[in-house]
Amino acid sequence: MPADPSNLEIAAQFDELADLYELDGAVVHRVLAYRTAAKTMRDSTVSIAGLTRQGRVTSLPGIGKTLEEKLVQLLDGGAINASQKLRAKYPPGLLDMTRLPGLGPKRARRLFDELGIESLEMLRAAADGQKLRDVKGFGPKFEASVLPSLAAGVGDRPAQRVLLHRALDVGERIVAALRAHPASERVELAGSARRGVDAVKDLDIIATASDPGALVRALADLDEIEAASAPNDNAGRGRTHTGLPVDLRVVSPENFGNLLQHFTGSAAHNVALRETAVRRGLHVSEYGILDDETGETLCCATEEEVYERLGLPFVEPELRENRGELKPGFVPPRLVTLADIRGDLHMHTVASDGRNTIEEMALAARDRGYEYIAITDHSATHGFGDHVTPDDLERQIERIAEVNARLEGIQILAGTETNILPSGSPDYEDDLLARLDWVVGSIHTAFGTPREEMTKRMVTAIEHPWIDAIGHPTGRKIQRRQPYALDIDAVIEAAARTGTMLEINSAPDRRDLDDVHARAAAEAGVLVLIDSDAHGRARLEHMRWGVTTARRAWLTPEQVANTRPWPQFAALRKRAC
DNA sequence: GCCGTTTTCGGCCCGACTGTTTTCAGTCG
Repeated sequence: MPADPSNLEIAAQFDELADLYELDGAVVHRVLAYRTAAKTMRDSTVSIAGLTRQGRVTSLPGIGKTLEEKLVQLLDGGAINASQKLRAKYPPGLLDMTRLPGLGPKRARRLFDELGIESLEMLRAAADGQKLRDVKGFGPKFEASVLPSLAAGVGDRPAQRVLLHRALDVGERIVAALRAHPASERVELAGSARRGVDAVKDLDIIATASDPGALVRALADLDEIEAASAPNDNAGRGRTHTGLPVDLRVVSPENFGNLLQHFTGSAAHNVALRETAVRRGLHVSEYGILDDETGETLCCATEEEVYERLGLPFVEPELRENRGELKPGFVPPRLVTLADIRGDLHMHTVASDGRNTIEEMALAARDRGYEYIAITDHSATHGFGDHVTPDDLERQIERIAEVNARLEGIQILAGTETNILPSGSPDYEDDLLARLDWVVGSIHTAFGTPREEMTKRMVTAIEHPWIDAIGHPTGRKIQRRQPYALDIDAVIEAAARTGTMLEINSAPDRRDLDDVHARAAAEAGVLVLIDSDAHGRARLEHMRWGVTTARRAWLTPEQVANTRPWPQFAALRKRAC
């Protein structure tokens, strides 16, 4: 019997079904119900297939009887009946067409019905032959705009997003430059970058200014901006040299809070926020809060005021994903910050594939204010010429002890990042591991292992007495590599049962565990660890991205192990328990 | 299709922009 589909695979099925229903002309709220449900499934930390089999899937918000039936069809028969019917009715090329700018499901459907256009290629031919203008609602302007879109490949693939650290690198420089402008009063980054998501598609900047027009024009002159336009005195739009769009909105000070809140999003948070407001007779937009009773619109100079006026506790930007932050009874958690971090327990030196020595890493860590670090070079079977044999590790332990004795103000722990072999065992003998202060176990090979086997492999490693923590537990690379097939519930359960810590790896293209899984782990009682996995001293600063993920996971300092001084931390390792 | 501190039925966020239109539907964020 084939393995159950993953949450990601199931969610994709329901997203497709939403698209198909939309093409079929279903009422928008029904389509929206499918999209919302797909997102719930994608974000779920427990197995949707498992919940469905247990008959508990309707306990998830937005999933009722009908969706449950379709889930059962998918699990039992491998497909949803409605999807099969609609796929036969609408060619796959129609869905590609709806991704073109200005061509949504309604208009694509009209072209299909009236001209039989069912692919991007047919659309191109019709635009070339000036056939589109014969259809009601279409004209020469649309025909003219379709050809460049098609030539640019729009519709063929979703737009690539930019990793957060790259987006913020340029975004924070733009904000700093605008703040330095004489006309500026207040400048803040908004949008998904402010929420700290994995990757962004544009940058949103909100400002107040004594001379809005001057500030908007200043955007175009920044070194970071390749091209810019200014539709009016209050809005500028530009593009960085790497093609990242930048939007600048200038607003009057009394409205700053409304606009910042609006443009920080997320869309899901804002929709839920407005729905909550409507129930209280209030209507929220970027211009203010309209009160049904008085007919007055209330402007908010700060974001705090927006939430306060709605009778809600303030929600930190990282939490604004409609994952419970607007539910009654929400108590804002005291989120972990970079300043809470006292040690970094995953880094590499020249002994394996790092660029710096033990001492160089230690001094850089001390400069960052850390109290302790662990040197965790790759292990015996890592390969690529950067493995550390058992003999090498013996010498490395001595070198670490020597530097540790010599350096003041930082404790250096002898550790390893040992490979988890396909069997689930580490690749050093236990007596050698026992001589180390700290052991991270990570998977670096056989990524294609089937889910059940991979889960067993990971759980075996978690149960090993000398493995203190699991590094980058799912192996994902943002936008480049899917996580390996893994039953994350089982991994979290095993970690909680054995007292094994799970890492949030801070490498900006990993951030693994992700926010959803890190939150599930902490809620299950797993101690989460945030590490840089630095391969050079400059990369110690990557800790920031792991902390951002931890904040998106609602984590408090207590839930993050390395916010403690070393003696308290050491006592939390399972070997000490 | 989902859901309930107005509701088990009748709602379900808000506004700007676009291209095509004499008042607006569809798309987008």
